[in-house]
Amino acid sequence: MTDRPRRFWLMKSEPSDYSLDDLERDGRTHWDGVRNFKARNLMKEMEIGDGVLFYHSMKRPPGIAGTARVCRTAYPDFTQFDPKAKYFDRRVKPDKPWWYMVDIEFVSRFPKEIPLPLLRKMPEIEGMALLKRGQRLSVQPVTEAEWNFLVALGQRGGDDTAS
DNA sequence: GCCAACGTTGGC
DNA sequence: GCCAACGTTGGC
Repeated sequence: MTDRPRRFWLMKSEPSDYSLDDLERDGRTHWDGVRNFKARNLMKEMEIGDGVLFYHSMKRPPGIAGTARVCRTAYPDFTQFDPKAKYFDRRVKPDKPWWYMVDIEFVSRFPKEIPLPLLRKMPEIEGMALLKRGQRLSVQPVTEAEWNFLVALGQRGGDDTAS
């Protein structure tokens, strides 16, 4: 048993909807509401222990707030069946779910969020999916090199001049 | 199967 | 609020 994650991901959330602070308070949560096939397929690849960069979108500036860990592999997102739920999907038959979610648990909050404009200046993560033009996926794969760099950067408070 | 129209995402 | 990029829908 190692605490070293095997694979790495980035997951976006609007903090007004669900923030890293909320996750820290709750300890863990189910990641419901993903309604994009690519993002769903990526979640189905996740394994327990995988590392997650928690990204706050739709704020100024957006940024990476901290890290989480996958603690339950993909299972049907129950909100797709609930007519009163925000993410209800009328096309889905009860016996054939379309949408899945995973559970994640809180791991760490960076002293300061790493803002998107700073990420764009970092040659180490050039080519990162998040920085690609028109990138909208709410779940993205992250390489091990990107993970290592960003976690180290985040832990020292986004200070890109430190050694 | 093509593709125009429409809806959503999400940075700015 | 604007708008670019992308995904989805639906007519044909």
